[in-house]
Amino acid sequence: MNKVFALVDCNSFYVSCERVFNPALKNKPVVVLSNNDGCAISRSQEAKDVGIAMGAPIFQCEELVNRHDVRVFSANFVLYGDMSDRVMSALASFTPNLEIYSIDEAFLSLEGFENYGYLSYGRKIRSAVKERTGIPVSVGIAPTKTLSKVANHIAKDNPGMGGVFCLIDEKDIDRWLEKTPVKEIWGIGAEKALFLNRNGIFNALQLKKAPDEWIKKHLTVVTLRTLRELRGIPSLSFDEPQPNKKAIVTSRTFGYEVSGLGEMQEAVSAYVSKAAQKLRSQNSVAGYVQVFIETNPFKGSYYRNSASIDITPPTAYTPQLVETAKGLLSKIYKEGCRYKSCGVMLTNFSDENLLAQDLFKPVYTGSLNQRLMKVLDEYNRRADSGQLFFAAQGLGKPWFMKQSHKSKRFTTRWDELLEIKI
DNA sequence: TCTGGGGTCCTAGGACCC
DNA sequence: TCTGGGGTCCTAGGACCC
Repeated sequence: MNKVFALVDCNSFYVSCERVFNPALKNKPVVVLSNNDGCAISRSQEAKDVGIAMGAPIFQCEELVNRHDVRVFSANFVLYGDMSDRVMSALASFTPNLEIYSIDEAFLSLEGFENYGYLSYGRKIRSAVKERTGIPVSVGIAPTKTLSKVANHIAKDNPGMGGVFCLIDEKDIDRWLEKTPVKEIWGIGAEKALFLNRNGIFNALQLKKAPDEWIKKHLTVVTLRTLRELRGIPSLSFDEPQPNKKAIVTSRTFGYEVSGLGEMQEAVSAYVSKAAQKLRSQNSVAGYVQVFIETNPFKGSYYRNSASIDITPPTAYTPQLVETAKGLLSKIYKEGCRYKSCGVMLTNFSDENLLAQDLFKPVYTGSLNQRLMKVLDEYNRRADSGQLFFAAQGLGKPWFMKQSHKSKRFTTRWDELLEIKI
């Protein structure tokens, strides 16, 4: 049986989430900003039309914002994460195999669904998601994941198609690939696109026909897989359920520049605690910690450094990870620098239940420490916003990010429910 | 005066993604 | 004044070994 994939992608996802709870935003230009109210990371069609670029620093768009009355929101990831869960569970009812690819995208295996008619099945998916969550999506259907991405783009770019496009017929595929610039193909970034252009390859059809050996020599096996996918041969794995993360990174730009070691220690402690919580939520322990700090890259005398260390035996115990991270910070902290951001990476994971005993050191699994962490996580899960935390994270948090246009957490907090005034 | 070749493992960093 | 954050995978090159 031939493989068939549907890629479902939420349109302007963060903006759409804001619109669900604030219908007055309909047909208005709306943008959602990155943390610290920095760049535009989600834009409504109207905002794109008035010229706000993806990733544009919002302070450079002030004139456009005022002139067109653009509605601006701080990122509200608690809300978006919850809305994403709802979209994904709606999608799960349409396939036995769902691969959640990102917060706003998922692949559905439609193998064996031929009799439903792919196009009408795609339309059914689209209207069900809209009805159950209020989020508009686009659906692209094709024999490989890469081609389903192409089909999804086509559905988005052609409003007349009603948000769903099916790319199955061989001749049809080639006709559309010819119209698709290489830069738009999934897996071809700026660097590779430039190289291909310099060698006379401008559209996806030309890439599809390029010789394997030449591609492998100059662009590695990654692009070779893309090539096969364009030819209709599935060459990317389809994983579900989601495997555990192999690395967890928590990093933030500060709301204000930070110089003091004390404040840097608090920030590092807060981020490593956050990372440890994610670590425990997938029942892993970490065998490696890295801490990195940097000053403002847009100002003179830039300083960036990182330090790392192995942890044996691996652990998920927050106090130990905090101590380790603080030790690493002291190695790279330089007096007199004005730091703009810092971060923590945990990696080299093992399953907490498969942890080997260590002859000389206490092991996390089965310890009192592990039980303490379970209690902490359970409490914070119910309380939703981390009311229980370690003193090392600090109380004042003057470095905490700026968010001056944040909407409410409508779906996860009783005290922030949507109010309807009649 | 001479200094191979091949394998493995690890890390840093690049490219790409959303 | 103000420029995001969190991932994956791959490659090159060094260290080490025989």
